[in-house]
Amino acid sequence: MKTKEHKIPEATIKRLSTYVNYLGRLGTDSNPVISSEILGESCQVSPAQIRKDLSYFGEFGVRGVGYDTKKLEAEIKDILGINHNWPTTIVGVGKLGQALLNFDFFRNHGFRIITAFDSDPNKIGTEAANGVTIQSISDIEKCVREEKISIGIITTPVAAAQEVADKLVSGGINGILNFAPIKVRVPETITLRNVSITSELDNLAYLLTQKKR
Amino acid sequence: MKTKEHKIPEATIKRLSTYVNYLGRLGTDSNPVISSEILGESCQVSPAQIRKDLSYFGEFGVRGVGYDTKKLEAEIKDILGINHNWPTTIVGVGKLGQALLNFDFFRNHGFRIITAFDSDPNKIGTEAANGVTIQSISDIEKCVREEKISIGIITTPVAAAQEVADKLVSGGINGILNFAPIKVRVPETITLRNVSITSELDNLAYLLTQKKR
DNA sequence: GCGACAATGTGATAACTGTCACAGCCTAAC
DNA sequence: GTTAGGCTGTGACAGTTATCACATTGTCGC
Ligand SMILES: NC(=O)c1ccc[n+]([C@@H]2O[C@H](COP(=O)([O-])OP(=O)(O)OC[C@H]3O[C@@H](n4cnc5c(N)ncnc54)[C@H](O)[C@@H]3O)[C@@H](O)[C@H]2O)c1
Ligand SMILES: NC(=O)c1ccc[n+]([C@@H]2O[C@H](COP(=O)([O-])OP(=O)(O)OC[C@H]3O[C@@H](n4cnc5c(N)ncnc54)[C@H](O)[C@@H]3O)[C@@H](O)[C@H]2O)c1
Repeated sequence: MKTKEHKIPEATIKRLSTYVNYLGRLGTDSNPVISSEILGESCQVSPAQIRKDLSYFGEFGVRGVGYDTKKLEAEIKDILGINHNWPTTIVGVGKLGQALLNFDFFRNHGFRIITAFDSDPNKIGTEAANGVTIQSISDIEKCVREEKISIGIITTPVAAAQEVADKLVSGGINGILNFAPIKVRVPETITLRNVSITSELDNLAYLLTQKKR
Repeated sequence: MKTKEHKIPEATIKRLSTYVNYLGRLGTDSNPVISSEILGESCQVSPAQIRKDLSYFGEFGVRGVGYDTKKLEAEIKDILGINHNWPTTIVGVGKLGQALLNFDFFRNHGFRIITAFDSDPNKIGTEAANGVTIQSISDIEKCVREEKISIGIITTPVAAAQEVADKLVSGGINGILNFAPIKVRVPETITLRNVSITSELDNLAYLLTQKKR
């Protein structure tokens, strides 16, 4: 894979995710080749944008023809780094944590949730999903280190989020996906993304309010 | 509220959501006034960015002093339109839908989930949460119209998402928040936001991959 | 009342991101 | 082999968003 030096827009990465998602759902038999125009229609992105996004990483198409569907899917997975299984853990097996644990999509998509942690004694030792047993939060540092877990997903209440993040970090985690609505603080070396479902709703409310005025 | 004509960056709206969220969690007694510097530290945004964001909508601070915490919170809620309760419905009461239904935060935050719909006969008629009874999907159009529901949250499987969106639209919905990983199609007049949890994880994987290379 | 101070509000500027048009390249048909 | 047609890849341009510096304006102590 040719990775050019330029910094890649975050929006490009988000769109690549959309593309690969759509390509994966496409019957490769009936659509062995796809053009940026057709792909763009499904993903609601302009054809030029798609070509530009891909051009950051190399040349994957054939001029006059289009892209080999299966090959393009593989290439994007390679770019995103979801062509292997990231060892992942979920911390806080509440409503949201349960939903994520049971979300099959992840498994077919480059992530392998291999452990789950909670502080509730009633939950510890029970099976959360797919053969994953909930472990005590006090074992998390050791476990992250020993199982070489790369990604930690935080779905604890706000009050516990920072503390959990600290434990993940000291266990040697590489990246954190945080669903608690605060910006947790981690060292520079850790990759962190905060997911704010609330802000999506707020944004919707804003747009609706604008429309009314 | 003074709303200037300029188009507001989407990123600004997202940050406003962060600000208001943080302000709401702040003890107003101990912090009657807050500066852009302090707020910025908590929200991990530069002070200048905060002032710029707010300046799109008016002047809310006092020079030499800062912002009245409580007042600023109210002003931002007003800007975002989360100072009243949007009648909201959830379609698809599975794992994720359940999590959202039980998420107290929404209720204290401008949204009132008043109905829930599913197609599963075993679920219809049971209580999902907080006194919300699951209704049959076949009643959705009538109900949206009669209850004047503004916002529809889609948490059905991919296969049903477009169909559900169509029903919401024909019932007269104003806005849709879609959690299914496809871009549903709606008329121009409907405000739509797609939430992609998957793409957040993909983004994390990408960043981690970059770090390794 | 006045001066020192502190933090906002904003125009100018820099950085980033998306759009467009077309050159370049491949395929296929004859 | 040659030509017509079609779709990619990309440089130039336009539009958008963030950063910066500082003028502005309010507070407080004396
Ligand atoms: N439910 C939603 O729809 C939703 C949406 C957006 C964001 N969130 C956020 O996600 C987080 C979880 O939400 P939820 O609805 O699943 O909450 P929940 O209360 O159902 O689950 C929280 C879980 O975390 C566990 N926990 C608490 N402290 C812990 C600790 N120190 N270590 C390990 N585990 C701990 C609890 O035992 C519980 O099982 C919250 O921060 C919430 O704000 C939730
Ligand atoms: N679970 C997660 O963590 C997660 C994360 C990101 C996105 N998503 C997306 O959210 C959606 C829901 O995920 P989930 O895990 O809750 O799935 P789920 O299977 O647990 O729930 C889906 C629910 O939708 C109902 N349903 C199906 N067809 C319907 C229809 N036509 N009308 C009304 N209801 C219908 C089902 O009866 C079920 O109750 C999926 O599209 C999924 O891709 C889920």
